[in-house]
Amino acid sequence: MEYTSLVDTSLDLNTNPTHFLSLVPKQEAQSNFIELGLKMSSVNDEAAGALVEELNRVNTENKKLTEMLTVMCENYNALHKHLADYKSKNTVPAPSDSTNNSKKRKPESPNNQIINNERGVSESSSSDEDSCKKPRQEQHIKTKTSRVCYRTEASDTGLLVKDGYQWRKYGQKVTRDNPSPRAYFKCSHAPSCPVKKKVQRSVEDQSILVATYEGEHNHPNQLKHEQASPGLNRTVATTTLGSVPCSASLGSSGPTITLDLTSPPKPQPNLYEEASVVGNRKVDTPEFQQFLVDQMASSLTKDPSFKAALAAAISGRMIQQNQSQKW
DNA sequence: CGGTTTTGACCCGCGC
DNA sequence: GCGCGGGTCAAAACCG
Repeated sequence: MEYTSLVDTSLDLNTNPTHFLSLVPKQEAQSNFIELGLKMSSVNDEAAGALVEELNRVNTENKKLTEMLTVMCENYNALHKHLADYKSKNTVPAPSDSTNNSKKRKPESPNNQIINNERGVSESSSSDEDSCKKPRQEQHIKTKTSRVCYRTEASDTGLLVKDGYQWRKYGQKVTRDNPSPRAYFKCSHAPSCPVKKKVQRSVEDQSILVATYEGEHNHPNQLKHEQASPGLNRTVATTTLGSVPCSASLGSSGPTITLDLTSPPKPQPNLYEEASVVGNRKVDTPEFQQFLVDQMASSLTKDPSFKAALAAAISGRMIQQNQSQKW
């Protein structure tokens, strides 16, 4: 899917509600302006010269805006290609995933059996008897895992990640490959909800929290339901593509999403959940598409140069229309 | 008082 | 078989 096939990159800067100019082909409209300018030149050469100059300026700005949109669309297509790669990679099981191959405790304990029986559909494809007999690794291959990276203040030493769900910490370990401790969380709805997550600071960047989610929640996100829709808009508005407070990257061990928790205002759970959805490979949902569109719109409206160019273009058109109405 | 966090002990798979 | 290391348990402490 090409972004340019969905969005018309030509700018309709007509501010006249009657759409007078939009009914006229662009070339014709431009020639009309020139003709008008020539006619006016016999009356007032000075005013006509200014108008032609203004017209040229507007045309130049329009070209600039078109170029900006073209570049943005190219960036979007690249990003979308990136997402397509995610999805294509995620359609096949990932036995190489370190989290899936990680050593697990023996599942024969009563608690684990209960958890396995109560897990979601994605994990219950095999019978209970099989789940008891099959090797542990095979069972965990079926467990959906995702990695989400959260950028935090460097001074923040905590391992708490506000992703919209409520978690209960049940352990903490210092692993060999990372001096930062790894925290183990279970969903507070456990054992009815089997989701677990591990949170550990990145080795490369201590300001990045890497959260590994295992399983899928079988209950709604609490904070999501508590928040009204304006909350999402406000959240999206704080996110920009250009300054990359929220960036997607393809790591060696799977898809990751990086969120900048340092950007004011305070992080909004909805944004995290969007990222979590990406991690859970639901990137082709209309909600995520809307999320991308909102982000692009946000980045555009936050770009001062874009604003200035847009304002100049609109004001230029308004000047043209005022002039044409006078004629 | 109930839920959560902390933390040392324990379990268990894997490599040697 | 043994040690290592990741993951989990569970009692105590903590907190609202």
